[in-house]
Amino acid sequence: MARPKSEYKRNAILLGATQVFAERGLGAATLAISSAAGVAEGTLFTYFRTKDELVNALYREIKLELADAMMSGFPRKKNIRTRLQHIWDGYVNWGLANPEQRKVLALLQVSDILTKESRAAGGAPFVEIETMGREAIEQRVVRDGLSMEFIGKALGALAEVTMEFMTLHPKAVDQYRTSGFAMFWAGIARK
Amino acid sequence: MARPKSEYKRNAILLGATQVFAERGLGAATLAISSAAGVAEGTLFTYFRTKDELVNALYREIKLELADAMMSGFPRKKNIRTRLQHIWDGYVNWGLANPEQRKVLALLQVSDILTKESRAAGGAPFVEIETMGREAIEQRVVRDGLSMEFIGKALGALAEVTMEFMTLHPKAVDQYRTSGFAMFWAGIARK
Amino acid sequence: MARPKSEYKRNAILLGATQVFAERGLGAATLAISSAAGVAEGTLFTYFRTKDELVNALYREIKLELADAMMSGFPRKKNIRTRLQHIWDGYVNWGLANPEQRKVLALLQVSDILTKESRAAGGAPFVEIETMGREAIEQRVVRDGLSMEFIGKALGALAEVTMEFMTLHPKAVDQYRTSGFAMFWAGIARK
Amino acid sequence: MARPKSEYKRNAILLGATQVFAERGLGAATLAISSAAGVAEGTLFTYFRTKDELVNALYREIKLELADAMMSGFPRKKNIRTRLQHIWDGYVNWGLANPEQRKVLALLQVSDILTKESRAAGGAPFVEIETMGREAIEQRVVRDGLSMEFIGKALGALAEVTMEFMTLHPKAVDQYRTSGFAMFWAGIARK
DNA sequence: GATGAATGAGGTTTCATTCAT
DNA sequence: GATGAATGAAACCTCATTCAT
Repeated sequence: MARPKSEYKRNAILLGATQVFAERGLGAATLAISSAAGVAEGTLFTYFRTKDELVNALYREIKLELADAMMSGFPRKKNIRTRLQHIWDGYVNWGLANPEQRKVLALLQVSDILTKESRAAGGAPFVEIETMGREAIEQRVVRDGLSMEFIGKALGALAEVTMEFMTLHPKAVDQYRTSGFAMFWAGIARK
Repeated sequence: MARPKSEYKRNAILLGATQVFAERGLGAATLAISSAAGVAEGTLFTYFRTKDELVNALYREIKLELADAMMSGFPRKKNIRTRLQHIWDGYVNWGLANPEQRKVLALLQVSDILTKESRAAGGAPFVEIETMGREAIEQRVVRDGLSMEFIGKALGALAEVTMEFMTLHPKAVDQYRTSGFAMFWAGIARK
Repeated sequence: MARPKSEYKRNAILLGATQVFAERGLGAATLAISSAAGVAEGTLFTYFRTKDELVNALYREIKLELADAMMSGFPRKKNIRTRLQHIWDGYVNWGLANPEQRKVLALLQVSDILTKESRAAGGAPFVEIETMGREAIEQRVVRDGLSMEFIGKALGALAEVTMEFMTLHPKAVDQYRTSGFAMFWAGIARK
Repeated sequence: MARPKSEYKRNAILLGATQVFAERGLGAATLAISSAAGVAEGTLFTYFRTKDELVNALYREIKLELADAMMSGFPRKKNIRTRLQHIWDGYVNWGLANPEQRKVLALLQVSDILTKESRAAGGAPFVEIETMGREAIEQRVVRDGLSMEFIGKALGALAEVTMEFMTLHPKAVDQYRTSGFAMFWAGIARK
């Protein structure tokens, strides 16, 4: 089937889904989504064959956005700590600026709707981080026994906790971003 | 007189709910739950007035179990690192031994079904951890800028990541438990 | 099966049914009835095999009460108008004093739950009225073309309307009782 | 564009509801109604949001039909007795021709489902009768102590009884219509 | 006999998806 | 392609009735 007519409508649906899922969970009705998107109920199904397909597409979309936020301006030439801090800041700032996507991403991660393909595709934009991780391990800047994947997940988990506290204490946003990263770095750095 | 409500059946329903939710998410049907529990659908509603009430009760039950696993044999007299390690090990071992409850707990945390009361009740059994956290801060064993709540959430998040990897690499369970905690401790400890 | 143990409980159930039906209609749950009666849910079914049987019994009970209210002190020797007025007053006064039974009786009349037997049994206590009606027709005190049954139903219908207005205008109770009957009598009397 | 909501289907549902309610009472299932209407169960809920809403709409519809039957060809210029007879005949003939609607209307009147708004709306088409009633009272053609509302209700009640007997004795239909009205008129007319 | 837990059929309503317009 | 009415399979929950205690 050819690409659907309007990229604009496709985006409206994805955005509507984000809002509705954030508020009511992934069980929210497709009618609510199409309404939020300003399109007819049936239209949703010309852009996504099923609700599951929409959910999977949304996951990939959000992951792409997130990768973009984290990797843009990535300081390839700087040392590992600096590069990691860049990633950390990118993630945390994106999460603060996009609370709905962040919430939905959390829902998606624990749901059973995502296909293996989607999970793989969602990870793809983060290859550069993996590369850096491998490099860090080879250069022995991180503690023994920590794999690249583990470090990545740890960064995500700690950043998530950090964002939670930032949302709760908006005045201490900068402090949390800094000391959160400090904690992360101290956790992984050798010695 | 008459049949008394059976604790056994109540537990069977909670267990059935755990299994079904772990496999299909919180949207799973009450019929599936009662079937898994080996009771009629109507029976579920003599023990829990609504599905939401069942979900909330399940949350509290799991949190109680978890607290028990984490706090039993808690070495009150030992130093803070030892006590934290006890908690870490208790959590991680429980999660490995009870993957369904762990999965369901994750689903519950991000759902909108839990009431404020349930969340409060779920946190109550962990007061001893809070006390220890406060003590750690006062004794200046942890880095500046880390609150007790933050440390608790960070422990949970890193333990979660650790369990994920343990499940993926069952042969390296001991290694992950150790190095995961090492990372956590290095992250929070002063200096 | 022998007569159930306690006449007292049987009455409590009938009374509870009256209250509950009056408030929520005949669709009200048996649990609500047994609660109102102060007995256990199952107990209801030792006194009445099914809900329908309870409903039918209630109908007969109310009709008996009503007959008693209408016929007690019936002035057999007085003229027809006086006797009819006695019946009218008895009906109307009973309805005012027992609004719940009146409401339930109305519900029962239009329901499809009553058996032919119950309807017959419900009419039985009113034979004396029928006798009087026949007599009135033979004595040619009523207009041609009005059957005894018709007159009876008309009395019931007009009394019902009268009670409705009495309930709405409690201060004019006496006036409504009088002019309602006047209207009825003028309607049926010859000339 | 898209299929417009069909007036035809809406009517089919109302008609199906009439048939099913007449046979089984207002507790009849929505599935029975939609089946009788020849549509899917879900369709019922695109035309009426809830069963209660359907019931209320049905009430208004029947009242409108009835008003039409009673008021069409209303002889505004004739005397009061003639006008009342017109109304009586219209009501009684409608009831005979539409026994199901008549039965359902009786069920609705005593049910607790009707909203205040529906009851008001249901009475609205009968204003002309009210006007006439007021006029009759002012012209002193009716007995003292009878209010317009009372006369209206009395007419309804006596007509109802009359229809009941017409249904039982189909050969005497004309006779009942005549003598029923005679009774009503004699009941209310002065002197 | 009295109790109330247990049962499962059935009730209303929601919802993803299809299809006539 | 866009629309929203139509569909019928669940979903949650209620309820009359049975039966273990």
